[in-house]
Amino acid sequence: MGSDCHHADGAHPGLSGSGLGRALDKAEERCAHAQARLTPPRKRVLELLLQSDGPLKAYDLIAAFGTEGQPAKPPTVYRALDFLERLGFAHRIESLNAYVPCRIDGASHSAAFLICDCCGAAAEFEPDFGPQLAAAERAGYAVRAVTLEARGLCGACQPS
Amino acid sequence: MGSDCHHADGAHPGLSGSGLGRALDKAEERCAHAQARLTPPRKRVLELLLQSDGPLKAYDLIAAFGTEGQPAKPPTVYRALDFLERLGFAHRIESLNAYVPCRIDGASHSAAFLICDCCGAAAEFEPDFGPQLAAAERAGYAVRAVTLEARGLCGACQPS
DNA sequence: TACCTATGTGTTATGAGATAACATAACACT
DNA sequence: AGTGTTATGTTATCTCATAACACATAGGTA
Repeated sequence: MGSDCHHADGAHPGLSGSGLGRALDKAEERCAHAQARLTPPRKRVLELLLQSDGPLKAYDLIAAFGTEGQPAKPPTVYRALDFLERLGFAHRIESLNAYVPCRIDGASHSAAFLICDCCGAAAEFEPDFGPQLAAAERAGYAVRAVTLEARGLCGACQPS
Repeated sequence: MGSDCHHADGAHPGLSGSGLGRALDKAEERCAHAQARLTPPRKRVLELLLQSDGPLKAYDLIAAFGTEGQPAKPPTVYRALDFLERLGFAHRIESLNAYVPCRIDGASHSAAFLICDCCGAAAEFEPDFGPQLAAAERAGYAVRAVTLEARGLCGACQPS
């Protein structure tokens, strides 16, 4: 994980064991409904994201991909990430060049994050884009997806 | 400019002549107040951003930097961009890896954009981050800066 | 003035992040 | 089986960004 500081990072602990299994099963199911295939490389990348305590870089995924230490080739992972984003299973955090599994039910292409500049945690929260969507409508834009990234310090990393 | 489509891009036309001069003078003034120096490379990068009709990539700036065609070295431009962002004269659009001059008075580190996936226009709008800041507070985060990027189609690029 | 320290610049080299292009394989429908 | 579509494997390369170090300039202080 990307911990640059001494503080704890309790934002989104990684899954393991049966929690992980359940999450993957749920993804399989959602894929079936969407006529999409959760193929082995896609499932592997999703598994790595779900296991992680924090955002993962693409090259972290590439390095961790093989179960016996062999890395993946970059396109393998980037294509899996494209798929997972398309289906709403993962999000890219632009300001970090990193990826997280989606924590909010009901897959959408919009997402909002609170990112701690100290410990690197990225907490996804339920986006309420009301005012921004209203502004977009006024400007005549047809919005397809919105991402919001708030940088700052999480509770554990604040000086006080 | 990054126009990938046949549609017009009227979002933020570039400055030239006296409009450009006024904008640069205003930046000088704001720098003086902030005990910061608008040195030649910084001013040149700001000028290029202001002249452009749309977002510019770092390497576009590098290529256009010299007045007789000689490119700049990458660190020259990246350092100028850091400075301009720090002072609120420019924003980085993460989902485009590109930069725009700030269009909203009262420099802040927060910004919101409507980005057209067809013509590449990026319209900055006044951010109203009320609900998101409330959510952050509830979660115990101390927010320093927020960026929002809404992807979609601008008025001119919509099929209808 | 002469010095010192902050800050800014020039330069080389390299690291990180992402994709193009093409060949091959697996599925799914007739 | 035959055919179109979707996914994967592989090589090479492209784009984006920064580290590290030497040098220069601005502004304060004795």
